[in-house]
Formats: sequence, C-alpha cells, structure tokens
Amino acid sequence: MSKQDKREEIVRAAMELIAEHGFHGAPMAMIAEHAKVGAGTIYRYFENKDILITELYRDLEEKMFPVIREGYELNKPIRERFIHLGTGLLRYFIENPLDFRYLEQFHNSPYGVEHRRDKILGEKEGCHEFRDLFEEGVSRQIIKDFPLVLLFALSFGPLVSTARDHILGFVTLDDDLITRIIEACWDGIKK
Amino acid sequence: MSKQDKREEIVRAAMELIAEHGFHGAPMAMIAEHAKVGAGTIYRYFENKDILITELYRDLEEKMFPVIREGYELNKPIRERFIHLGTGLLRYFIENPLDFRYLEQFHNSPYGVEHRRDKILGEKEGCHEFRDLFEEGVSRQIIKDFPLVLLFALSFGPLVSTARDHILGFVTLDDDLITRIIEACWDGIKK
Amino acid sequence: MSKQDKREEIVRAAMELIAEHGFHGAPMAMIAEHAKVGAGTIYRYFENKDILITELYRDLEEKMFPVIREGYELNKPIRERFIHLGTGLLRYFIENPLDFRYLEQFHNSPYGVEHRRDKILGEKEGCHEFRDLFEEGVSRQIIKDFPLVLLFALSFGPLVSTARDHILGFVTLDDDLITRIIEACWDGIKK
Amino acid sequence: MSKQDKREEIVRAAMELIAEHGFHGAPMAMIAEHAKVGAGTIYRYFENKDILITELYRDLEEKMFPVIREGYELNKPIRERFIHLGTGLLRYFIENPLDFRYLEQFHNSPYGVEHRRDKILGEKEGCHEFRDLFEEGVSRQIIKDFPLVLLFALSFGPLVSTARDHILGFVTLDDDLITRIIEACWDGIKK
DNA sequence: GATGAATGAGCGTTCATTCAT
DNA sequence: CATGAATGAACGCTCATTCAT
Repeated sequence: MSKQDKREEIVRAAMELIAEHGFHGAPMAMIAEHAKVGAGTIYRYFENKDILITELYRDLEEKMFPVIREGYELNKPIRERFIHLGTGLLRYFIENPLDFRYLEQFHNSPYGVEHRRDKILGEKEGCHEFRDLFEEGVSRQIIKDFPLVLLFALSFGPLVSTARDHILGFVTLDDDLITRIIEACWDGIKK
Repeated sequence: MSKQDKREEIVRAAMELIAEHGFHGAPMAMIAEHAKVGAGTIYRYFENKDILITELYRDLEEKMFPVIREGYELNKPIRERFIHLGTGLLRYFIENPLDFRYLEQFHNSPYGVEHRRDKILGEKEGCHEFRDLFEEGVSRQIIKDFPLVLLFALSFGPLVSTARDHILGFVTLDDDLITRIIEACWDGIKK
Repeated sequence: MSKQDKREEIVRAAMELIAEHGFHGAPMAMIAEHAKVGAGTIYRYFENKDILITELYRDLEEKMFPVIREGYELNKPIRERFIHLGTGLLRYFIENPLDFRYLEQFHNSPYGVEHRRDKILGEKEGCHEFRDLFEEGVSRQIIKDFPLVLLFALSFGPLVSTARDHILGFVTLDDDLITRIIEACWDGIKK
Repeated sequence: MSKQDKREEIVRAAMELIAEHGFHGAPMAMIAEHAKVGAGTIYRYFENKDILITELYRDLEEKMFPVIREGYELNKPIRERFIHLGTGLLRYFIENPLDFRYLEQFHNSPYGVEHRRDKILGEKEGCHEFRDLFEEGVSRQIIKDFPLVLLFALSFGPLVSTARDHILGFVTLDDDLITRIIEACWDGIKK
C-alpha cells in the first residue's frame, strides 16, 4: 500500500465511522482497525483527533464545491441560478450520504460552531456563490430583505432537513421531488 | 427533599449541563453534583445515562407543546394558524435556549434518529397540530402537495436554523424578524 | 479498608516503586496494582501523577524534619549543633532508604529543580535550622564565608553521597562512621 | 558523511537532547532528526537506546579524564595534587554543562547504579588518579582514614553539588570560588 | 548500508456504573 | 433509600524498534 493510499484508507475509515457513529463513537483504535493500519499510523498523517476531524472537513469542502459549481452560469436569472445550486447541493448530499452525515456531525459540534463563526465573522471563504447570489437578489429586490445569515438559514435549513429525511429513509427523493423542494426553498426567500 | 424534587433536580442539572456541554461533556458525576445528589442516586430514577437522556427529551416535549398550543384556534385560516404555531415555536426556542440546545444535541445523536424513526413510522405523536394543519392544507390545496415528512422539513428546517443562528449570536431576532421568518416559511410551503 | 488506609496504601506503593524504579519506571497502573486498588482510585486522592509525586514529596518533608530536629538545642555550640543535625539527617536516610531514594528521584527531576528554585529564590521554608546555623556561623566567623547555597552544597553533597553509597551497599555505615563523616563535613565548612 | 562522522553526529545529538531533556524527553526519532540521520540508522551504531546511553557515558569518560589529568604532576605534594584534580574537574563541569548534566542524568538512573557497582566492586577504573592519591594520602596519614568509597563521596559530593548549583543558576562560580570550594573539600578529607 | 513509515504495546487519564455502608 | 468511593474498561496518544524499499 502506498503512502497516499494509506492516508486515503484512514480518511475513508474515519469518514465512515464518524458519519455513522459520531465523533465519540469512532475511537482512533477503531478507525485504525477499519483502515487496516496500526493505531500509531494515523498520527503520522494527522497530528491528533481534532486535526483529523477538521482536515476531513476541509477535504470534504474541497471535494464538494466544484461539484456544485459545475455548470453554474452567472448570466442566468437569479432564480435559475438558485435552483441550480440548490438542486446540485441536495443531489450531492443524496448521492454522498456519508459526506452529508459527516457534515452534520461536524456542524453539530464545537468544531462546527467555531468554523461557522469564523466563516460568518471573518468572511472566510469557501463557496461564495450563494452569498453573491443572495446579495445580488436582495439589492435587485428579487429576494426578501433579510440579513445574509437568515437567507442561508432559510435556504439550507429545509435543504438539509430534507436530505436528512431521505438518507434516514423517511422519504425517497427523486429528481422531480428534488426540484420541487428547491423551488419551495426559493418561494421562501423570494420577494 | 421529596422524591419528586430529587428527580426534578436531576433533570434540571442534566438539561443544563448537556445543553451547554453536550452528552460527553456532562458526566454523571457532574450532573449528580449540580443536582446536589449522590452519583448513585441518579440510577434510582434513571436506569442508565441513555435512559436519562431520552426521558429528558420526553419531559421537554411535554413541557413545550402546551406552550406552543396556547392560543391556538382551529377556526382561524390555515395561514394564520401556521404563523401562530411557527412563531410560537421559534419564540419558545429563543426564550428557552437551553431547551433548544438540548433538542439539538438529542436530534443529532443515535437517540434522536431512533426517536424520529419511531415517531414518523410508528405515528406516535406528541403534537398533532402541525400534522393536522398540513393535511388539511394539502387536501384543501392551500399547501403544496408534498409528503408530510417534507412539509415538516420545509417548515422546521429554516425555523431551527434561524433559532440556532440567534442562540449562537450570529443574528439577533426580534418580534418583527420572527414574524417575517415564519411568513417566509409559509411562502415556502404554500401553493 | 478505610479511606485513610487506601490513601496510605497508594502512598506506600508509589514511594516504593518510584524509589526503586524512578518516575518512569512506576506507571500508575503498577502503583495501583501494588496498592491493591483500581487504577482510577488513585485519581480520587491525587489529581494526576505530577501531583501525586509532589504530594509524596511534601509528605516526606513533613515526616523528616521533626525527626531531624529532635533533640536540637539552640544553646549548644555551632559545631555541636551541626553534628547533631548532620548525623540526624544521615541516620534518617540510612534508616529510611526508601525515603532517601525517593528524595533523590525527586531532586533529580524537573519537579525537584523547580522546587529547589522556589526554595532558594522564594525563601520558601521547610527546615530553617541549617540556614540559621550557617548564617550564624558565617557572621560569627566560625564557618567559611561562602554564599549560603554553597554551604548547603558543601554539607549536603557529601552527606547525600555517603548515604547513597551505604544504601547501594558500597559501604556499611555504623554510628562511628556516621559521626566521623559529619565531622569531616564540618571540617569542610569550618574556618 | 563518513561512518565515523555519522556516529559522531548521533552521539552529539543524543548528548545534547538527553542532557537538556532527560532520557525520556529525548525520543530516538528526535535524536535522529537532530543528528540528521534516519531513525533506523541509529540502530546500526547502537543496538538499542540503553546501549546508546551507556556508550555515550563511556565516550564522555574517555573525553573527560585526559582533560582533568592535564598538567597533573605526581611529584607535587598530595594537597596540591588534590586541588589540581578537583579544580580541573569542577572547571570541566562548569565549562561543559551539557556533559555535566548528562552525567547527572546517567548516574541518577538504573544504568548509573549498575555502572557504579561494576566500577567499585569490579575495580574496573577509568581514572585511577584520585584512587591513587587517596590511598597514598591515607597510608601517609595525610588524609582521614576512611574507606576509599567514602573519600570519593566526601570529595565528589560537594564538587558535584556546587557544579549543579552553578549550572542551574543558583550561584555563579568564578576562579576564586572554585579554588576555595576545592580547598574546602580538601579540608573535609585531610587529617 | 541507510532510510523513515509503520507498528502496537504501553502510558496517563476519564467516567458510567456498582455496591458496601 | 441514599450515598459516593471504588472500579476497570476504554480512551487519545507516544515512541522504541522493525523492515521493506
């Protein structure tokens, strides 16, 4: 197994176990076992568990954003752009349930809150498309005049909730439903 | 201290500590200390920590629902009823941040998922108002024709997200904003 | 076993193992085993290993000083007083080899250096007899005019070395030798 | 880098790190890094860490003794010879604090005790000057009639103690003080 | 021969749970 | 009943040593 493969295996095992059982349900020893490496090996790639967790998150963001941005066209109408991004995100979650659950675990934890705080207060970037779109929409009076934070909450809140319901098997989303959900989200924020 | 008082103290202490520090940041010994009872005493009232956690949740629901229902009038128009319930709930979260944070901790945990599954699949309810309202709205073609689960997600998703943002200090909600948020939620589900 | 007995057992086991094998040769688990208590029990009495180590040291000082002071008379000549304290200390070490070796381990460690620094710089007390005696001796021109620290080194250095040699079995000290050694120490510092 | 150079680098790195941080504060990996060799390379030169530690000690002795012997003249009076050796040793410690601290680490450890036992019981020497001097002094009734071991203790005890105090910064030794200290040591053992 | 990634036993410490008092 | 001291399994992490390259 190459060095890169080993890191990959650790990342995969950590993602799976943390997504499924949470941070506390995924001891380092268990991650090591699932990755088929020694317990100490993880520490060659990640200084400690906290750093493993946050680095996993960063990996995830880097992997997610390009997928969502794909096919995004700035010259399309705002509504269309919102639908594009929204369905893209929801679809990504549904197609990558592990990623989704990992994100949930992360956001619902001290790491996540801190990360969120940094992002909101420090203008730390990652995916500026939604922000730009909201700001444009508000200034052009197409979107309700809410603070940015609330527009995020109004858009992502239902999106995340529906993704969770699908992944937990409470409902089965198909392309039609996905579109209708995102359209409903749009109805929520549009003027 | 009476038997009931003791239980009450344990519940209060557990709620506070878990809401603030999470399940893993609230050891039984610490809960006992804050409740001013012996560590072993908790086990007279709750078989183990898991059961304490789920009973706490049930207590919370029992406490919450009546508050939200207050002033709820079935003969009012659907939109008005939705606004009433929604603002009630959001206001409750904001006024009882500890309760809110406990609910979040609970939902984002194996307990929460199981509980949710039971609730949705087993139809065992605590608060049927929203369900009734949605069903009526759908059948009267006022609300979008989504499965019930999704209507919940579309309504509660943003509601919970905004409550979280407020409690974490990312935004400050006043009565005006609260109303506008719930109206936006309504826009999301109304036909 | 009473609570006090348990603490006593832990202290005894820790002393023995650390004296014999050093701090790193005496894992908490081994101390617990020798004390016939659970590993976690130690932490009820000592916050952590560092605190166990320093508290053991303090216990030792509290136990030692009175023994050495016994029969100490301020109105005797300086030489006689020095011999009294010196032989008392050397005898104590020989009769309590565990204590001696623990002290050695302690002094030869970050804890010990810090403790020593505090004592010297901060005038932290414990046993002022030697200091008083040295100061009196210097001012009365009976003892060589060295800084206090050096008088300590000149007196305790040989004392500790001979105690170590005895305890390690390189020599066997009897009352006669003990007296002659302390007299030699006196010859070293007297004018 | 030649084979000899590599060994040299390892020895230097190990000495520095162990002297400064103790045996347990100097992991093999850190030693390797400071020596700019691979971690495994150390094991080509030293079977294991214990052997590295004892060989380091032997290296040190081989380096020290010639320095101290320098200028030593057997035809000088005993007192003068003692002063020569003593000041030489004390000066060496002060000028090579790393060496001194390594020696201290070594002597205060299972290795040191074993080594000392071998040396004293097995008569295997490295520096016979002190021994010869003591034996001559005792037989010529110039030095107190103590067993050799105790004469060592009476001479080296204060010497080492004062060196330690200097190195830890509790006192600053200059040439004058050094001489006076060794003279005091002489006073301790002379008849 | 030299390397340094991999290993896993062993460390200090925590905490849900038990049970003698 | 209530207690809280005692427990020991389990945690995150370190590091001496090995061995494939």
